[in-house]
Amino acid sequence: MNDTATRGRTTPSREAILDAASTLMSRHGYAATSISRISTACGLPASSIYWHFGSKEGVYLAVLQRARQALVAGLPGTVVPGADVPRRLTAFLSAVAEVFDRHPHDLRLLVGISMLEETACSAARAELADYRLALRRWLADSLGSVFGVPGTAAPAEDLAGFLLTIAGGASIARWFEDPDASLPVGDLHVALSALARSRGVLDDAR
Amino acid sequence: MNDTATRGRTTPSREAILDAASTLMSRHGYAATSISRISTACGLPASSIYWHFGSKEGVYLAVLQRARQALVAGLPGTVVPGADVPRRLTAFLSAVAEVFDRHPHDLRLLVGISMLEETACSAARAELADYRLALRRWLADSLGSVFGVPGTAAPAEDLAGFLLTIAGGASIARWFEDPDASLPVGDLHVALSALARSRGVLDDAR
DNA sequence: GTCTATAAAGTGATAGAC
DNA sequence: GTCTATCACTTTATAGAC
Repeated sequence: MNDTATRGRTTPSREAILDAASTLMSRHGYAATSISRISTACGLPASSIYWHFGSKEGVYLAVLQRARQALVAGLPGTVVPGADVPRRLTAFLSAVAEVFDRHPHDLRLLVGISMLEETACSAARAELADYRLALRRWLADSLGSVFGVPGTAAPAEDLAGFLLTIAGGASIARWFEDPDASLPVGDLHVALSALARSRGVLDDAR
Repeated sequence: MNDTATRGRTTPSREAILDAASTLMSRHGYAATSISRISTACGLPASSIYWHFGSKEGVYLAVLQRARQALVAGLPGTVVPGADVPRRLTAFLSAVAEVFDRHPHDLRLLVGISMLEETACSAARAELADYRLALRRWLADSLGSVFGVPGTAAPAEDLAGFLLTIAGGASIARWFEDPDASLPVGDLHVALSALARSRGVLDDAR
């Protein structure tokens, strides 16, 4: 992968290649997605793909970057509206569920990274770390707003970690058994309230 | 994949091939694990692998079957010991965490299946369904024992689904950021108690 | 059951005309 | 920027001696 990755940011052909690669890689994984299959899927010859991205890893990196940018751009603000904690929690969880539903294949894309050789593709690994961190920060800040504590406070960070775990698990469940499954927002409301109470950031009153 | 998969059930060479394939496939995925790499890893020629398993898919299927059998054989009974619900829940969750820690790479193996072509490898897909179902049944029956309801009751099934989601998510978190992470048993105790209460199978008393 | 040798196809990547 | 043509290599899988 060379610096050709920085050429021609948003040309139509570049986007067409990324669309095809994105679909194939999220469906079959990185290793099983060959350049020739991307080529036939988008109708452009292999050499065009190499001209745009320099290597197969370059294609992958660009796919990941585009996915992260789309996710981050679609995140609502971290100031959650609502009169009291239960209402704010409900509003927040429905926002999370919406983001979750809007990015159905992202985890499959990310999983591909961790299957790569340890030695290779450190740029893709950095991209993965950025992706996960951006989500975690948004969750923690929003949860802080819900419970009226700083987003950097331990309870907010803890609950964000718990919620991120659930989101990952729900993503797994979605692609293993039910493609249309969303987040269990009702149960999450109950569980997060209880966890907040156990950490002293929510009164015992319902 | 032909019927050679049924030959010589537990010969040493067969096990050596499965050991190597299991390691490589859980680390790099199905597509990135070639027969030649398995061959060099276990010291046997490619033709021996084909003699034992008939095809690459045959190797994969055998790896999955062995993993499921090992998991199922290691599950404790579904009658959970303990004087009251909180104690039984604690005992159950530590049993779950132990199983979780003992099978660190199973999810990575299973993820490989869902990356295969839709048309191919229906046997592996059936194996995946069996694997997940066995876990879910054990969880539901054990949770029924914890809360004193039948394992087929809706609350037990619901909580089992929730717990399976968390286990999947924790598995993701483990391989994405912290290889040594286990299940958050403390938080799970709080969360599952609250969910049980919301379903009326646990008194409001702590 | 294991070995060597090899066939047939697919892979990542590049050269050079246009 | 896209095209055709191609190289060097790896892939799955098989044939046949031992």
